[in-house]
Order: sequence, then structure tokens, then C-alpha cells
Amino acid sequence: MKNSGDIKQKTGYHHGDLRAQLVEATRVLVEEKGPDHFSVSEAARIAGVSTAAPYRHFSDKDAMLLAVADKGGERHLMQMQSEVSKFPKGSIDRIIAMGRVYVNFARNEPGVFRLKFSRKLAADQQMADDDVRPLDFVEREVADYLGRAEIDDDIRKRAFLLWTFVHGLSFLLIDEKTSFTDLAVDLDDVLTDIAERVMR
Amino acid sequence: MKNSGDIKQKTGYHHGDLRAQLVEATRVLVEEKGPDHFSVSEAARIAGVSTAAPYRHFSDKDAMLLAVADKGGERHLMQMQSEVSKFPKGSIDRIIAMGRVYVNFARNEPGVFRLKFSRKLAADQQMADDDVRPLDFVEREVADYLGRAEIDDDIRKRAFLLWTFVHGLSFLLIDEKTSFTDLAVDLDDVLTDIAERVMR
DNA sequence: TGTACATCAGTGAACGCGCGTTCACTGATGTAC
DNA sequence: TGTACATCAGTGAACGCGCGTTCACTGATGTAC
Repeated sequence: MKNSGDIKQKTGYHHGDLRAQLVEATRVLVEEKGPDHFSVSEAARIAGVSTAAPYRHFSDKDAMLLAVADKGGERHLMQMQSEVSKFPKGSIDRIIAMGRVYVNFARNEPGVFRLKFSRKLAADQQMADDDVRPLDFVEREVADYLGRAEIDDDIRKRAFLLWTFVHGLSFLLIDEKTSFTDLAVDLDDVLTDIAERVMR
Repeated sequence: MKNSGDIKQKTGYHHGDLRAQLVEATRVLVEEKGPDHFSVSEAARIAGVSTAAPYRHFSDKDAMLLAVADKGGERHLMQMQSEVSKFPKGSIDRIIAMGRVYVNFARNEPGVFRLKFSRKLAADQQMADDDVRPLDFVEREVADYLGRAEIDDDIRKRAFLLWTFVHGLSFLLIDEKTSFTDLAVDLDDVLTDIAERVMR
């Protein structure tokens, strides 16, 4: 075997990195059963440890869910940045790209998406670091598109309208209350349409 | 005591009308704890009967939730019709009124609203009778506003945009991810704005 | 009007289940000398 | 380099709990004659 240890493969010992494995197990369960039907016991089972083991790494069940939500928030933001950066600054394509990432995140990770927006994570840690950020992000893009340096009420309102729209679209899709085959359109059509109406 | 019996006060005997009482208890619990934390036992307790009694009226737990969702759908539709009828046919106020009813229903009955749109009630009974109806309703109003008799793809799209928007707004509000005090606006401002942008 | 029987809504006890969390423990690893 | 001790991640058994559902039952009401 090679000399390992450069990538921290054994920080926790005893078990590689149980904490990370538990977070991943939790994430999988949240996707499979939904945030409300996740159980600590089952996550422990998946990670191959006793039901008591998680309590060495998390204070309680909610702390595990919070960890999953936080990692999800990071992924969401990273996808946003990477996708938007493909288009020239100030173009409407960037606005559209943000919407596309938002809706696709919800479609790819509906469990985590629901968790991120569930009520119980309202005033928690999340708010401080992550939850405000995405909307700030949108406001910045809207300001750029309109060629304004300062974020005023008009910009805030437009960003809010965009957010509200993609948020509703996400839920309707993951709850299977609508689909693009129902309508005679696809995601980009709808996003382009709404972006133009809101930015006009 | 008066001669009663004109309003059916004792159709079920033994207990007045246990079925209705159970549906109401279920509704209350869905509001208090959310659709995922409602329990048959607790509903029975509230209605003052044994935990086995509900099974005389419902095949299982889901049937109780379905009953609540159905009644909620009826209330939603009735509110829609009554509010919209206050404004002249073809006016944008009717479009705005629909949105107001939608969002206020969510705010007044967040538990039932969530239940109505939860995934488990997807292809059920609901679809057939209720769930299609609201969108048809919106399409009809959009067509009237635009002065067209027939519902074409353009109308379907506009109705869909309106629906998506109020749906997202509802969730952001009940999940406490935004509030009108955050923005410097109120519900009618936002609804008017979006209605104009979509109908323009 | 009175009686015998059928119906069926509600009972209460029980079932098996999986849960979140705690506890005293064990054993592998890290550290001081 | 070797030993004694401290640390602390993971164990396994147990706790009390509330759940959804079933069961044989009981007793009040409805119905046929």
C-alpha cells in the first residue's frame, strides 16, 4: 500500500471519519424518505456503527439534519457561482442561469432542498452564514444587469420576484403538481420568459 | 329541550357524527404539528373515543389526511370564487384577488396547504376532482382579462406563471424565509406588480 | 304496540415495532517521561 | 526505545414512549313481523 495520509483519511481514527460518513448517510436518508422521516438509528446502521455512536459527534438528531442542510447550502451556492460565471457580466443569461441552478438543485436533491427550507431551520445557524447569501447574490446580479452600482428597493424587489418564482416552480415540480410535459415548454423557456418580464 | 333533528345532528348515532369530528380533529392536528406528525391516536383522543374507533370510518391513516385535504380544497375554491366575484369580469383586480386568496389560504391554514401539495397526495382522488380545477379557474380568468374566448397555449402559460409565483410566495412566507416587513411592500403591492408583468 | 333479531359504531386490551437517548463499559490510540 | 497513563470514539444493552392496526366484544339503535 502507498504512503497515505496526505488527504486526511484518518483524522478520527477508530473509524476513518465517522462524522462525515454519518452526514452522508443522513443526506441519503433525507433524499430517500424526506427530512421528516429520517432516523438517527438508520443512519447509524448505514454507517455500520451502533445507534449510540452518532452522539459522539452530534448533540442530537437535529444537529445531524443541520449539518446536511449546511453542506447542501454550500453546494447550492457553489453551483450558482460556477454556472453564472459562464456568462458575461450584466447579461440576462446570468439571471436565467441562477434560476436554472436553483430549480435543478431542487430537482436533483429534493430532500435536501425541502430540508433547507423547512421551518425548523428558520432562525438557526443557517441564517447567519448561508441563507441570506443567495438572495444577496441575486440582488448583485440584478444590479449588474440594470447597470446600477447600488442595491436599492427596486432591485431588491426584482430579486425577490425572481426568487419567489423559481422557488414556487421548484416546489411544484418536486411535489409533482406540474411538469414541463404538461405545458408545451421547457425549463429555459419559462426562465427566460419570467426573467424578461421581471427585468423589463 | 327543543325538538331537534332538522339539521342532521345525529345521523351516525352513538356519537353524533364521529366522522366529522375526526376530520376536524385531524385538521387541527395537521395545523398544530404538520401533516407528517399527525397521529391517528391523538385525533381519537381529541374526539374522545378509543384509538380503534377511527377505523370504523376510515380505512387507514392516509384516508383521514385525504379527507382533510379534500375539505381544504373545497374551502380554497370557495374562497376563490367568492373573492373574485367582487370585481368586474375581465378586470385585473380579479387576477390579483385570486393570488390574494391563494397566499392567504396558505397563511391561514399552512398545515392544510402543505398537505394539499404534499407529494403523497399526488395521483390520488384529489387530482380528479379538485386539483385540476384551480388552474382551470385561473386560465378562465386570464382568458377573460385578455378578452379571448378560447384557452390557448399563451393563456395556459400566463396562468402557469401566476400560479408558480403565488405558490412560491406562499411557501416562503409560511416557512418564514421572508416576510413583508423585510421588503418595504405589502401583499397587494407584490401581487399587483406580478399580475401586471405577467398579463402585459 | 310489542317482541326477536340484525346491524354496526365504539370499546379496551393487546400486538409488534422502531424510535431518541442514556449509561457504564472497552479498547485502540496518543502522549509524557 | 519502552512503559504508564490519559483520552475518547465506539459498544451493546437498556429505558420509556407513542405509534398504526387488529381483535373479539358490547350495547345502543333500526327493522320485520
